[in-house]
Amino acid sequence: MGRLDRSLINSLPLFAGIAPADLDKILESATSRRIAKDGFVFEQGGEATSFFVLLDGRVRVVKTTPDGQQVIVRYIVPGEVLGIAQALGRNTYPASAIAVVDCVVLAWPGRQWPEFAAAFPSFGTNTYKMIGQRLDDVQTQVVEMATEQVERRVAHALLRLTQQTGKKSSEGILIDFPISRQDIAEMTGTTLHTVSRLLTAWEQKGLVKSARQQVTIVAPHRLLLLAEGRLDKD
Amino acid sequence: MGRLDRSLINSLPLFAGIAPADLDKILESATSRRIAKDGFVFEQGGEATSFFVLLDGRVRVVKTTPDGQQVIVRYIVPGEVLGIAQALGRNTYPASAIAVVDCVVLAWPGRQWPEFAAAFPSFGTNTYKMIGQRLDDVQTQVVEMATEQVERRVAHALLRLTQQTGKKSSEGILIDFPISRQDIAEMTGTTLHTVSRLLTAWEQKGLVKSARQQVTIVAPHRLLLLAEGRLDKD
DNA sequence: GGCGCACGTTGCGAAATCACAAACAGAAGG
DNA sequence: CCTTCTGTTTGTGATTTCGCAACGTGCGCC
Repeated sequence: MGRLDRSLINSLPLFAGIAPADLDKILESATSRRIAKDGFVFEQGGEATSFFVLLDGRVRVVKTTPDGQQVIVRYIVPGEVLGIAQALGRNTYPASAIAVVDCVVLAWPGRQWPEFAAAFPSFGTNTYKMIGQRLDDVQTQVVEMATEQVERRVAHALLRLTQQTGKKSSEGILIDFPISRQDIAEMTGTTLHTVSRLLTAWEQKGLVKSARQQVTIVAPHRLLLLAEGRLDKD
Repeated sequence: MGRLDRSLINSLPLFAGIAPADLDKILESATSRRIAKDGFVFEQGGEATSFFVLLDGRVRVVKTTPDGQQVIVRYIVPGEVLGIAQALGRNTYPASAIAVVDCVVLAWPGRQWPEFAAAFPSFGTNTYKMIGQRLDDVQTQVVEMATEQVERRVAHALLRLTQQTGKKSSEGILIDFPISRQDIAEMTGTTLHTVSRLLTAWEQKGLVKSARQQVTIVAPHRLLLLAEGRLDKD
């Protein structure tokens, strides 16, 4: 791989507890790759040839149903792994990963996974912990979808995004990448129409501020109350 | 642990590729435990002291929301691991596991996980593959909940159950443990009322046959068509 | 600087699903 | 054999959410 910001890499939880010498070896076998906005990191159903770490940018992980409907499974932020299908015994990618903005990823041949995990136990353990966290997240999402109605689901989704990628701005916390009503709908299992209505309603109550491909949470605490269903109506 | 059916254990995919001597060591440090129907294997929020393999019976994994609603995350059948929170870096159980019928489990101290995975790599790998499969399952479930309406979700849930635990009977494929309308509702994010209506409708069309705590799929193929949304209405 | 287009908003009727309520049925236990 | 309890069925009206359609609007390209 080429020259990279080592201090950035060193600080990632994923690489915590790995001896510098080992880390060097790990990085040596990686390829750095640049993905332009809207480009694919990998595609659903494609052979799982590599696994990745996102170094810069934002990636959207999307599952498409046989009849063409799309669901956004999660957003990936720098420092997270993606495409770890191989590590989990699968040989095709179960979803597509799309660059939301220009991105930089590190890529390793998927076949190397077993050697990797054996040679650098911390790396393996760290990754599995991340998977564990992810499994938990997804299960929580199932519970949400099963028990909450749309308004609360959308509120939760926005709050999660602010946690992941929130950036303080003068008006509140900005979700730090372009996101459309359609995207939010695909995260929460609803339609862009319903999302649009919710956002305008919330804007009138001073909870959020939204524009084209952009959402700012103005009153996170009140939005949380709403998400938890403990906010008095209108 | 006491005397156990070794041939059963040997045949589990979880223990595939493990040298007999190693398997002995693994089993030596396990405790066999019997859980009566409706008893807990572990409880949500409790300290994750052990991880388990189900040897006999059926276990329901349930997540309870702060406001008391329950969601059935999955059913566990013999040979599967459960409570692997520790292996994934968590120290409390994220859900409860309840014996649906009388069960037998093997239990290991959760603290042993790291040694285990290191000493018996196949065991670790097998487990992680199972986790991978599970992550995939849950994500598929999210997609279903996001894109399908109740009728198809319930159909899918029943079909999954028949795959996992289906038992041929004279009238079709029987789901091989007691399951109520309420249970099915909690698997699919709907109400027992809606499930009840669906089952009676399907029974009239000759797709299923149901009784108290019991469902038999009479025409799996047609139910699959319905689940896929490719069955003509009425 | 104007035009086209992708994204967003909004109104309205339709459909799915829930919520509440009442009645029923079969199993278990005394 | 009767009683009780749990699980189930079913009706009705209320809500939520969708689907469609029309209409805005700001961004970026030519």
